[in-house]
Amino acid sequence: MSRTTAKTRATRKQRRAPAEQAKARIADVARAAGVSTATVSRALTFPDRVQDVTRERVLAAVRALDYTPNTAARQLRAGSSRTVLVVVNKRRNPPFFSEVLRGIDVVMAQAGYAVLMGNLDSVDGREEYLVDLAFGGHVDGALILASTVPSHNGRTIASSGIPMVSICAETDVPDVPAVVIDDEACCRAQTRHLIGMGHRCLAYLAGPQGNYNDVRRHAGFRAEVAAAGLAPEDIFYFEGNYDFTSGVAAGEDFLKLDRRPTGVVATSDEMAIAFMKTIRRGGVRVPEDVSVVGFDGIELVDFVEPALTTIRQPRFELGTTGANILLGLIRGEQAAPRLTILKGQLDKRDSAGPAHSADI
Amino acid sequence: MSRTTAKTRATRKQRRAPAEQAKARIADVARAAGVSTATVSRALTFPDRVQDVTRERVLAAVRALDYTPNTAARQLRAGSSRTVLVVVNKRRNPPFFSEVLRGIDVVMAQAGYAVLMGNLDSVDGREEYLVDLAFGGHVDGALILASTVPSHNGRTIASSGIPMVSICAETDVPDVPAVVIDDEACCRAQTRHLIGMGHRCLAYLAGPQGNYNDVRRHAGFRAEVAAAGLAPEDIFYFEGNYDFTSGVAAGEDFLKLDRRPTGVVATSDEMAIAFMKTIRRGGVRVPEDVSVVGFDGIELVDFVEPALTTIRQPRFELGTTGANILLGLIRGEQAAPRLTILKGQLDKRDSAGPAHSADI
DNA sequence: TTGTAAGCGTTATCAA
DNA sequence: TTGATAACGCTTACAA
Repeated sequence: MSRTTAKTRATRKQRRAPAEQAKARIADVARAAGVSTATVSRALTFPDRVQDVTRERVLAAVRALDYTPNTAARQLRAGSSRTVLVVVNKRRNPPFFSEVLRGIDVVMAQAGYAVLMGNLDSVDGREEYLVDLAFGGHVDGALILASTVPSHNGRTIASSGIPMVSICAETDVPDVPAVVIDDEACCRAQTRHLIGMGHRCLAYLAGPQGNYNDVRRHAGFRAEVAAAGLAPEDIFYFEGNYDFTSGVAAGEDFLKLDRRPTGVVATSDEMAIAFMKTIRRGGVRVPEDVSVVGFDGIELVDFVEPALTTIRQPRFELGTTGANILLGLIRGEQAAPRLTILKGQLDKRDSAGPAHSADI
Repeated sequence: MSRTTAKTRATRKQRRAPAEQAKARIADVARAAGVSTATVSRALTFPDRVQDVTRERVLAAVRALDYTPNTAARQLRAGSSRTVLVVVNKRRNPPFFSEVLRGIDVVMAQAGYAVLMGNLDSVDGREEYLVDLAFGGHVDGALILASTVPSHNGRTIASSGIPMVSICAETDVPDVPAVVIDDEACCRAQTRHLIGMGHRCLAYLAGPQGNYNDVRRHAGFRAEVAAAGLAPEDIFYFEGNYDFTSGVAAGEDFLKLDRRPTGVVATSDEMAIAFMKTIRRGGVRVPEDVSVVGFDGIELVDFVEPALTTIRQPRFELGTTGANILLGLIRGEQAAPRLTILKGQLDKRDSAGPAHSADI
């Protein structure tokens, strides 16, 4: 063994610049502490499975040699990477997702896990790469902040066998535990808020076609509209995709209408904000002429004009909850609930007010 | 060798659920293709160092067995993780940093690198963890989006020897290549814009005390003020830290003033937006009574009231530039420039207008 | 409680 | 061009 080590050292010295000193390995620490490598390993991983004196000696040697265990070797041997992958669908809505990510990060940091960012749409072939990470054992689990699980040639992150949890949406793969909010109820609350203030002619500002959240929110909108007995010809629908530009487009369409709705249910704050800005520029007053309700509860809603009435999502908790469920699955502790539903809340500000009969 | 393999298989079967099939290893592929493991490895890593027929056979076996190389083993042997660490100081200003991160992600994805997120302030002990990642060989390089390099007990990411590049600021560690914008010139442009429109009484809405960018911006502000010969008693200073709440606080302080500046130079868009909202609520008109210029150029500036005149930072390019420099360092291709300076640009909107002599 | 030694799954060296 | 084999640095049975 000592022969092997000597050889290794020699090899290294050839490769490195002379001034640079080789990184300490576990064998160096063992030698310095006068114990075996097994004991060093134990002293670091299970401090109480080793005698106090021994542990002290080992730790002293670790400090003296500035030793840090090699992650790759540890992973290879232990079969776990202590890393999770976070898959994000689009870099849209950063103000919304950043807070979900922070929740994930806090929980994972506390558990000693690293967080790998996986953007689905950054570059061609990235999806295959993400799948390979899962199959290559590079990550112990994945959090999906999207409704599609990365896949390539029939292989998906799911089929690699690592645990997964989706956040904010259910995925296209069955049996993946999901943490979501009560989209339908939230959208009903938005709609009811407007109807309750006398609005009888409403518009729905939609998310992307077929999007998980949009489907549910739209259902909530229609249910509430039906419950209030509003006339179908008094209901408008604007396409959108949650971002600013689609809010502008919807606003421009709105301005072209002969008969305009007096209440608008938007499915994101960004769209609501851009919509308001656009119609106000067109001479429409908010909320006097038109009331607008947003969705998400990003920080910004307080600072636009007028401050936006919106649905506040528990963004941080979405992240922490999903992360904790994933950790449970990784540790094999528990069967995760297939669906965890957190509650959003209507936050009343200044963008929605009573309907005036003269408005239409 | 075949004996070893058989043994391994047996061990595995004991650990796994019966239905689950063991993951294919390189030896399985080699056997299936009738070649050695070395050839499989070569066929995958250096396709042209292997005969066409052989390669085809290997790739067929890879597909048939659904083989993905184990990352940890590869890293351990090859001594490289193809992973970089991105260190973020605070989860503040997500609208700004998200676009920088996207730039990083695109470049790293293209180069086949994974991106590990390292939040400095998520949890106690996270800094030590990040340092260990560097020392443990878990990352091949680091991008620092902060002005402090993570350190613990005198060890820093820098002292681990991995290449580093900082973005948006220079770090406290010397000789780390930095990609920044011309903060001083940008702030001079903000200030000049106001002075050019007749404003003689100005306020500076600051970033955190001692912050790299704030120091430079403040220098730019003072230089321009001095060049215009403005009276010191006509210059105001509001503390801030780039986020919404400090903009609100500054706005409240502003409203208490007997004599008010007519032009405000803000060092972030968030502060500018919150400041505007606050003083408008206090009856001040923007830009008629007070002109405000922001800094960053986040998407939002178009949708607040009034649309914010601001400095547009090349956020995406900050990310891509830094990432490319880091890749160069990792590959040992080039000596990186110590400082790469990108240019910000004044974007005129509606929040800054001519001074009216009656205003003061 | 501690030590011995066998892998973990690759890649790289060297020889054929 | 290909194959045999020795590392890479660590953890963990198993033995002492």
